Amino acid sequence: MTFTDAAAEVLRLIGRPLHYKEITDIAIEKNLLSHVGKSPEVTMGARLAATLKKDTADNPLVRVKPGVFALREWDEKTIKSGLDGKKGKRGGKPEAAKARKDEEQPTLFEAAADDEAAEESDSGALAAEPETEAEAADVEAEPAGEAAQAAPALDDEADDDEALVAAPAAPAAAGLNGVEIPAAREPVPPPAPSSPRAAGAYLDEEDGELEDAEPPGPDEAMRAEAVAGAAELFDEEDDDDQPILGGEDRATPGSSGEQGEGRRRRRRRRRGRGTAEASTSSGGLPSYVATPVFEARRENGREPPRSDRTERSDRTERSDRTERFDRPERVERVERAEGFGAEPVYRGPQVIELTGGEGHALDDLAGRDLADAVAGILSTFDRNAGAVSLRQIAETAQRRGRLAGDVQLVQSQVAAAVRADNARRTAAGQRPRFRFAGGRIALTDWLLPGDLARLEQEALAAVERYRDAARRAFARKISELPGHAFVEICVLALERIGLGQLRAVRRAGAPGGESHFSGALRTAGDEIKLALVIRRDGREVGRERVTELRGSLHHYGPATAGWILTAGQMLSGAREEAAIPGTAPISLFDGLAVARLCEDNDVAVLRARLPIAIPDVDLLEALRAS
DNA sequence: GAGAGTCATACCGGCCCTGA
DNA sequence: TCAGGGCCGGTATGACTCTC
Repeated sequence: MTFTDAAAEVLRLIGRPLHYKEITDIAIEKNLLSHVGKSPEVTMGARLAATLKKDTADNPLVRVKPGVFALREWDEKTIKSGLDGKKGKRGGKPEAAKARKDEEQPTLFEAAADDEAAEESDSGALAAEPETEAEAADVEAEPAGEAAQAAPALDDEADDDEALVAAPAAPAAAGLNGVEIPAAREPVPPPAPSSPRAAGAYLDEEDGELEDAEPPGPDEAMRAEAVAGAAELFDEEDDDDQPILGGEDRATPGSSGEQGEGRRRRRRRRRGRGTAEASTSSGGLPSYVATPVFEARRENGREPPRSDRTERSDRTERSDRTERFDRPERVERVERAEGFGAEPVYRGPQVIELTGGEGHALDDLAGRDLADAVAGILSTFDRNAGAVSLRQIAETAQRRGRLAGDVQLVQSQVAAAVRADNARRTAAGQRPRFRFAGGRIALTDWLLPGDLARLEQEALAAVERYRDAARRAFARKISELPGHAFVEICVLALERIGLGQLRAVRRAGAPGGESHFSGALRTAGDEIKLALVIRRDGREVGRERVTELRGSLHHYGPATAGWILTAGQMLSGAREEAAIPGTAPISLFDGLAVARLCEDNDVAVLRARLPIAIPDVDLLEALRAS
């Protein structure tokens, strides 16, 4: 079905004027579009605008407001009632720019979710099951009921308004960080017991599904929308006496997230995305779940720190990283693929600054970072002068103000770190970086012919490009999977990283196209309860989806942190929201992050190796000296 | 050639920062 | 305190490409 036809069909189903983005959402949800491109909303808007411009007699659509379309056949009363209904509900936002927000309204999420759930159930996917038997009836509801089902704005944008209603105006849980999963280990206030009213609302919500089984008339459909709005998930939260988790101080009166004004003040995006908080707070969880997923790495020139990542993924990740930074003497890394997911470009030999982070002293470093720093120092020496003594290394660091402690002690630390680094790289099938010669250290690069080192560098750069391209291709493939298959892939990868106790969570009122799970991430001596939202439809995730999950963690066990996975993209708003400190941690996996997660855990990927024989310069040097 | 889909871009309004 | 400027998201539209 074409965009225009689909729009007309959606409007017939809904029975009221809709913004073209809502039309798009529903058309996608109902699988009306024969072709869904990269930005179906834009295309829908473009096509509808073009159709209207022609203004032919067979054009079934008319524009009633900027971006809002209705059926030509509708009378003025129908259109007006459809528009008025929203105004009354939302308190009247500015029209043009906020048209979309105006159109968004909480609707019968559960109805649409039921369709999806039933679908997933049929396909055998590990997904949420329909909540009640009545849901089956929902699917077979009459057109009016179908309209009510289709009504939900199923995307994250619709969530925007949910969050407006929902964001509790209460202090956030102290000590929690928007991106720092380990923060979830902080004492977290237990879920507040819902007020009787809230409990009632919840019951009503479920009961409502039974009511939905009855084919409503047009008036009922309108009422159903209102009821849906009232019984919407977040309204329950509103009724809660206390914030469950992640209460946002933004919601305090006067703040930008203020509610009750009837419209939301747009939050200004900070210049330079990826705040320090975001980048430094991935803490005890895999770095790829840090939010923004790849942003932090790009912003900071290195990956966020991690502590207890699983050994397997750590090894793989580390391998990447060593390849990235282990050649400090090289001038400049080949420009990597631009755009999202691009790796940091290494410039120049200042490895200490890179690896040492914020001006760490040499003796503050340990392990790989110390080895990186040593490699950086060595790279500044003349290779023709031969190996460098440990004392020279320590003194160089001291001259540069990079040494705080005892020189003697640093020498032993350096020796240990360098030996460990060699062992690490050897175990990883890589060429050792250092060689010892009579208590002195040299870079193995120094013994390689210049062209060989250069070729190796080029090969590494090519491998990096290949890895990037493969990952993007993998991400594309993942995005093409049917929803249930995407869920399976995600679940498999999550299990591989130690996520256990996975249970499908039935969320009445949750947006369609999603699967919800609770789980427990086992880390060293600890267990983090997680709420998982997997978008089966591969759509982008917006700010309010993050807010919604943060506000509903108590539905998941309760969970202390949330993860959102999609084959699509994470909008900047979602990243910002997830990065807000002092709130329950929500981690975001976009398509590339999911691909990386799978990669790191050998899910749906094959490992390829390119064996290359290189001279064992250490042995050859020893033989030569004998 | 017409219709449809996609992309790029200009325009506009809102928000926030900064300086007077 | 307020106006100006910059940034950003949303929207509309033209241009290009592809298919029939």
